[in-house]
Amino acid sequence: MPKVDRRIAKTQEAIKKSILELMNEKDFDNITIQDISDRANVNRSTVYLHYLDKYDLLEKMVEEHINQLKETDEWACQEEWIDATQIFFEYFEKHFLFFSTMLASKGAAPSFRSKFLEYVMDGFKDELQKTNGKSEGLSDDVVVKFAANAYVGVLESWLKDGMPSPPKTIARELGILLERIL
Amino acid sequence: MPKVDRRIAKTQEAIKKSILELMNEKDFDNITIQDISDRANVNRSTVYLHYLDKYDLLEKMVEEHINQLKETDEWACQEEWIDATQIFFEYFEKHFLFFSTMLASKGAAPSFRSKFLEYVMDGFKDELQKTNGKSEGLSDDVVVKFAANAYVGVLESWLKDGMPSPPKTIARELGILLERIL
DNA sequence: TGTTATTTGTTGTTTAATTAACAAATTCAT
DNA sequence: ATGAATTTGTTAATTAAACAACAAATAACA
Repeated sequence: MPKVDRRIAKTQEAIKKSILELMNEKDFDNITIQDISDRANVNRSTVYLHYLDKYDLLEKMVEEHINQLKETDEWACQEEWIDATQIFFEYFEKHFLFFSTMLASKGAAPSFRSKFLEYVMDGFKDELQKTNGKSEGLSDDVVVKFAANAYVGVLESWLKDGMPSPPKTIARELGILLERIL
Repeated sequence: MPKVDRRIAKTQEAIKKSILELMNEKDFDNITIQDISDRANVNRSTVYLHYLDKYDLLEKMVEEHINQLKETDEWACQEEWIDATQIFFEYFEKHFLFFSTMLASKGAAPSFRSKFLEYVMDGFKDELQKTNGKSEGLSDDVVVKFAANAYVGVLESWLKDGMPSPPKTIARELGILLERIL
């Protein structure tokens, strides 16, 4: 991957941070491109250089994270549940502003929750198929839905509460529980 | 004043913040331009676009603040001592990283302390001349030195202690004392 | 409703930052 | 002290961001 120009990286980071902060302050509908560029400390036209509009911006942010998470799946699935969960919670911690805004704020887009839940379910499903799981006789579908909803729910409260415990701790607890299910 | 290009402002801010942070972490001699540009997240050559070297960078930072303070003198001297002192302490608070690094850290350059003390003395001297002061029969020079050293000393501890009280509070205390002297 | 004001996209030009590359000077370690 | 590695300044070419200006679309509101 040809590494991106530093200016592009900085500009896009500033813009992304900007819209997330604004989403915590006002309704998404009322956020203007001007708001975003002001907060990001870039020219308004610069925003258009990278994104079509605020919806495109948010979409691209979501896609990037989902893709990044899927890539992480590739090697994290080698680990035990506890360790793999820790890897992901460190990712959530690193991108706390994004995940807390998207999953655990008033402006939280329900569409992202669905998409994220879908992603988690896909990951669990693959894992079940590989390892054959602990629950013979139970429908994979139910097991996966059970685990994924639990996972997302725990993540949501962890974010809402401002990450009261470090990723390692919450991941151990969640990992132990997942191990009993999957 | 033709307002500066936003890119220049951002770059210079990042570079200034960078060197101040580094001064709190290592000896000034051991700070490289590479260190500065890395921390500032700009290309190394960009630093040279704005400054000759790290000494020039620091010099310009100092000059800017001294000039800014002198400009503030122009209108702050209209105020009572308490209010004027508050204005300046709000400035110190706003630029805490700079002043705490330069006056109240291990890397604190003694050369800045002298320069700053000089600036404070000049301001007090002017004020004394205008108002004729409260201490007839005493040498202006001694009165000014007395007050300026007290002022700088109080500022230093306020910075060293991480601004334990808000500008308004410390300014009131210091202002009352200055009023008895000047 | 009409009419102001704001926001939106887009454009052309100018300016700054990035990048990679280089020789020269320093610093480091043996 | 010597060779290796780092840091320093500088350069030329390329790319991105800023800026200003614009008409068109929306929103605000009287």
